[in-house]
Amino acid sequence: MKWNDLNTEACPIARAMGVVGDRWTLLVLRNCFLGMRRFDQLQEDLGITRHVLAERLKKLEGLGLLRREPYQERPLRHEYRLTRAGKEFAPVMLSLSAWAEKNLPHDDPSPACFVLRDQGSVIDPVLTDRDTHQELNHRTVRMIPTHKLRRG
Amino acid sequence: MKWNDLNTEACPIARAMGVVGDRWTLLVLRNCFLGMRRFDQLQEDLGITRHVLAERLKKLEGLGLLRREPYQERPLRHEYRLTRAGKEFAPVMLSLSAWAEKNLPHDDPSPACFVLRDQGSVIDPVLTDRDTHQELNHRTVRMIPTHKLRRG
DNA sequence: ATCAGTGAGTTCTAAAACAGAACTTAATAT
DNA sequence: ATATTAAGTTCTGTTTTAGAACTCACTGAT
Repeated sequence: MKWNDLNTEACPIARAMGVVGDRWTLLVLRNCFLGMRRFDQLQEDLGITRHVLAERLKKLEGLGLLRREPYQERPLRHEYRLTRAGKEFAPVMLSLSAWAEKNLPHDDPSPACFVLRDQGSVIDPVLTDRDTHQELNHRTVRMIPTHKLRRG
Repeated sequence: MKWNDLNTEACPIARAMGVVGDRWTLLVLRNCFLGMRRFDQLQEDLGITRHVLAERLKKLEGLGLLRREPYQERPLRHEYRLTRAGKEFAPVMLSLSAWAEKNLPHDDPSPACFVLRDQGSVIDPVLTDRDTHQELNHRTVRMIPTHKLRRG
C-alpha cells in the first residue's frame, strides 16, 4: 500500500486516510468551515509553512473538497472554497471533535464549536441508523469483512 | 503549533489531528475494530514497516485508545486491545467511512463494513442532535468561534 | 545440547516529507 | 522610483518514513 495512491484503495477508510492522514489537512479544513478562504489568512492562523499549505490546498482541490476561485482580477487572485464534498465532511468533523472533547480532555474550553444554524444552540451529536433510529456506538455496531455479511 | 504537543491544544480538532493526522494510525485502528490484536498480524496485513507500527502502537497506547495486555507468559507476549476511548472512536470511523464511500468513489465494493450487532444488517449512518433530533449536516450546522456563541 | 522457529520488537541506511526563511511575480498606492 | 500586497516557489537543514536485517527470550523437534 503506497501513500501516493491511497485513493485507489478499495477500503473507504484507507481512502479517507489519504485525506486526513497527514499533518495539517484536518486543520485547513477546520478553518475552511470557520469561513477562511485566503492563502495568507490560513497560513498566518495555522502557522503552517507556505510550502506545505500550498501543497495541501492542491491536494484538497485534487480530491474535490476545495475549489479554487478567482475573487479579483488585476492582479488575478484566487481563494479556496468548500465544495459539496467538502461541506459534506461536516458530520465527520463534528464526530471527531465530539470524540476528542470527551476522550482527549483539556482544561480550557474549545475555541470553536458547532451550533444549529436555526436555533444557534450548541449541538450534542449522536450517530443513528437511518432505518431503525438506533444509536450507533461500539455496543450496537460491529465491523466485519464484507464477505462475512449475512444475506449479502 | 508543534506536532509533538498537539495534545495540549485547546481545539479538539487539533488534538484529534494528533491521533489520526499521520500515516497508518487510522488503519491500525480499523484493524483493531476488525479484531486484530497482534503485532505480526497487524504488520503483515497492513504492510507497514515494523518500526513505524511499533511507534504507532506506543502512541495509541499513550493516548489511551489501546492497551497492551499479556496474553501468555514464557515467553511473555503482549497484544493490543481497544480501550473504552478506542471503542468510542467507532462512530467517527463510521462517519468517515460513509463520507469516503460517497465522496471518494471507487469501483470495487468496500472489503469491510459496519453492521448492527443485533440484526446483522448494514448501517446507513445519520448524525443527529440528541435534543432536537434534527439531522446534522452542512445545511443545519454552522461552526463558529466559541466567543461568538449567543447566550453563553 | 543443539538447532530451527516464533513473536515482538530494535537498529540500520536511504528516501521522502517538513520547517523556516528568503525569493518571485504582477499589480496597486505613494 | 519605491514600498506594499497576495499568492505562491525555492532553498537548506531537520525529522519521518521505507525497507531490510538483526536481537531476544523462549519452545519444540532432532
